[in-house]
Amino acid sequence: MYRPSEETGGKSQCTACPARAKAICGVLTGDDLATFGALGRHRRLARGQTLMWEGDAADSVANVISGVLKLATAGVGGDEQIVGLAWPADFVGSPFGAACGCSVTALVDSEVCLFPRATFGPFLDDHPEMERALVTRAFADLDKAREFQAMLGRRSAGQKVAALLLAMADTGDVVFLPMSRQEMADLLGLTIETVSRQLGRLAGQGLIDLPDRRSVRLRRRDALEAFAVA
Amino acid sequence: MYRPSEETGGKSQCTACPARAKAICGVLTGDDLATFGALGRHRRLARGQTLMWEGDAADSVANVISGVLKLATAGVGGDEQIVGLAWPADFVGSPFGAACGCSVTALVDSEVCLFPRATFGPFLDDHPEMERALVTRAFADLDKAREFQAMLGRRSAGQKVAALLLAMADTGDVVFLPMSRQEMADLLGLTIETVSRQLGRLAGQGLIDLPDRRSVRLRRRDALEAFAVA
DNA sequence: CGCTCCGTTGAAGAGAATCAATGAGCGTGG
DNA sequence: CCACGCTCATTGATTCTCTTCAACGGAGCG
Repeated sequence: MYRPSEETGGKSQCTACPARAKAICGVLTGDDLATFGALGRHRRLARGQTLMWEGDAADSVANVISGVLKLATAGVGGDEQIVGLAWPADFVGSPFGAACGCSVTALVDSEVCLFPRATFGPFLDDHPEMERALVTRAFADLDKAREFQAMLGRRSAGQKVAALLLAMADTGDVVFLPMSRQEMADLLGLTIETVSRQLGRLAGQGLIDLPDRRSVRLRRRDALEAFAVA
Repeated sequence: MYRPSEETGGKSQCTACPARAKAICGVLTGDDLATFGALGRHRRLARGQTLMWEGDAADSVANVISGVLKLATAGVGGDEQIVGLAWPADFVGSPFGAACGCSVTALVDSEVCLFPRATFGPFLDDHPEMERALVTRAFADLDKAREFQAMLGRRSAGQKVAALLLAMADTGDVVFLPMSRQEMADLLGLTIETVSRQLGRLAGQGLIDLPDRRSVRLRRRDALEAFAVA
């Protein structure tokens, strides 16, 4: 399904997909992979574009290929609560059962592989190894969600901000932020002003640099980790 | 596996299990059900007893038959963060993948059906309908966890307490609380004093009664719901 | 009766939200 | 090229909620 250069036609390029190794389709090979790829549709999402809407009939599922998506629910006052992020190789949507409980929106320009439930389910019927991969991933996601929830409970604003930075940091020192301050606030349950102040405070203490609005440089990662948990 | 009267021996009593209709084993019938039941062990848990420990090798999974369990992680300062509850027919533990990220402890006297991974996985291999049920439940649980997370973000202490009461209320008016004030606080990310004060405030406004420490009577459920979301 | 555990209540303080203003980056258009 | 408007982020002053620290009360139990 991966088509980096072309939106249309041709044979499946799943074998070249950079997300495949860690995605649920990573368990497929050869013909199975080709068959599966043919069921899906590669789709590019511009930043801010929504893939699924909260409350809509959940008629499709997707694998994230590149970019970052947010899972969010809207409160009564128009306020948004972000309940999770989806990174490359992550699976979004529910293949069976009830409607999607949250909307899925691209935080940055992203690519996904979109599958209709109508063909995804039957494919699983014939490919138990992939259903197994899906079970494993679902439980891993559940664990991650709970870990995040634990991070949010009874921690100071500064600790939440620090933990979020660390959660988005891979091995490198410079973290690109896939979200605005407002979205960081919506994710952490804080206000935009508090997020800004805490970032400023961390920078003032020399733990981080803020080269521009969309990136953070971790100057003292160990100290940041200590601050996040203590 | 259900043995309400006897701890030991005899033939499986799964057919009489009150949780079966909604549990993942509900998709099994006849011989399959008997085979599955023979894999598991019925276990009673006294209030406070822990079924699985955080960080331990996740060598087993369980279905809840009766009672309520808490899923919790311990912070650095010995403080506990409860990240979820497991009610009858709920599934706890992860069948594959990494170790359990949180400990599972009985809030009240409970019964579970415990299955070793070593036999649970192979059984799933032969029973795709049950694996399907497991997938469906895992995604439903994920949705519930995110819904709860949304409830915790950017809501006042009063709203959190009200929402928790409503979440534990079934159709009846009187809600039995399966947890102490401390545990309510650990679940909501508040302090025990704040929980107590908010309950008192709700009672003072005539929305609830507090007949004793372990129960709440919903006097004006509609008003309570309005208060919880607004 | 005295003990402990749990819950409630009170007073003080800290932390985050709120309200309000300023500043930086960016695209548009003059 | 620079002025303008717009969005997003930062900063300040104030308010308010929740926490913290502390004392008290009631239920269960030896």
